[in-house]
Amino acid sequence: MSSNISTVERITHDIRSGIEEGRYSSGQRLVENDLSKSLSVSRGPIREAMRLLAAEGIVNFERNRGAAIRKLTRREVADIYQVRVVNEGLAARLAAENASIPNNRRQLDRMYKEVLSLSEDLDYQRHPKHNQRFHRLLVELGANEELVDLISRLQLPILYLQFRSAVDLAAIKNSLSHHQKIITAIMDGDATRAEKLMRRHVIDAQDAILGIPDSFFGVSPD
Amino acid sequence: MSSNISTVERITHDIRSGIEEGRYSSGQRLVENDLSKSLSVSRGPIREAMRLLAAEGIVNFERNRGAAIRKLTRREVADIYQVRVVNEGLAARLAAENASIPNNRRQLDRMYKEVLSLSEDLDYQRHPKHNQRFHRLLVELGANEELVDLISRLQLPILYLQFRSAVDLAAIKNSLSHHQKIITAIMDGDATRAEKLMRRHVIDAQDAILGIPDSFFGVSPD
DNA sequence: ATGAAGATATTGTATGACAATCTATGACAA
DNA sequence: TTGTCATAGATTGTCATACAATATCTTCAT
Repeated sequence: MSSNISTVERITHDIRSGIEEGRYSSGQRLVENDLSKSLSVSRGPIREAMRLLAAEGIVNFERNRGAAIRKLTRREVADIYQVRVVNEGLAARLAAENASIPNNRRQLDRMYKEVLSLSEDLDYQRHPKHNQRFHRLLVELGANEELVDLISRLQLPILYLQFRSAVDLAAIKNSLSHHQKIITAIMDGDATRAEKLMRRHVIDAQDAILGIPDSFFGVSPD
Repeated sequence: MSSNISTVERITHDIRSGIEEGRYSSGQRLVENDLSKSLSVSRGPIREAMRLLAAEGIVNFERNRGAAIRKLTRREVADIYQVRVVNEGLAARLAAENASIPNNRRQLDRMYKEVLSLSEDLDYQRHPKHNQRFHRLLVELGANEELVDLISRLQLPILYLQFRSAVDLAAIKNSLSHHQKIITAIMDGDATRAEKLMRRHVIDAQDAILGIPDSFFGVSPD
């Protein structure tokens, strides 16, 4: 049987999409035997997949305790956003520097239309995916492979999982208007402005998310 | 037998220190069976360790080809440094913001003396370790766990491995004088200046390393 | 030298095993 | 009732072995 995707990839994919679809909850333990049965694979690849997901910051992997979906503390969220500020800022700068490439323009244009269309018709469901596409597009236009990896580590789907029910429409509207301005700056090739706007955008998101009540956050293991 | 470090940790430690000690060469393949014999462990933990090291950017892990010590292309080096600029910059900024904490001052003081002492007596051997300690200290003073992880991913020991023989004394001298100035700015609590100096320092290092001949770099797999 | 065919090496994954460690349960004492 | 302890059961960490799929090397004919 030669599928062109490995067992480990299947497992990590299942977990990741499971998180997006809400099949896994924040903090939930991932017992090797259970996964082994439900995915019909042996424990070896499962453990490899857990190491991988742990490296991506999606699961916690503790000695003799195995893996669990990561539950972020307030502190961790703050730290992650602090780092995102400079890295997303860099991504926006690089995207602006590459904005004259025809194919990039085309993609920016398409994204711009997506933003407009979503602004017309605000939607809890579609925003997370859009947000992910938006940030992903920019960092890819930056054409720095290292930065792509790094940001995907910071742009955690578990954030959406953990805080899904605490987001309001006003925040979404605000976010979309930022996206619009950022794309404009990038298409103008104004790197400095793009970076500045992006930094502010991330800081804004940070403020919003840190305003969420304690009950949504994990507690640090003392 | 209950050692308090796991087999996977033993393996990753062995590889990492092996790289620093030159026991592994850039590009070298890591055959599971060989490691299994030489370390007296089974293949399971070895594969887990390889996943871990791959996530850290230390080895390449390709489907059906296994793991090999990563050999950086010129492009990858450039990308890594581009990302380091903003992240090390942030680290320096945060370190400066925390500079008034007594324990931090003490550590900065000690590092300052280390820099002075090494400047007296330039040394190819000791510089890489010092450099690592210097950057590590700063990012730790920043007290952002996420940033610590991320920078340790960028501050690759494989860089030293790959380019060891191409570094000259002038570069070391230059680097040390930067370190000195950066520490001063941090101890002054001047976050903006610390960040700016650090950025310049990283860019300098980038220029130095990108000036190295092609033969030291890996080639991209086309 | 070149390319195809076969031989060998290596990876990817499965099964089954067992000791070490963690966790839940229920009994017992305060 | 609440806290603590022992114990049984669940789970992880690692081993050994096996074998098909894939990659790499060798050999031989052209």
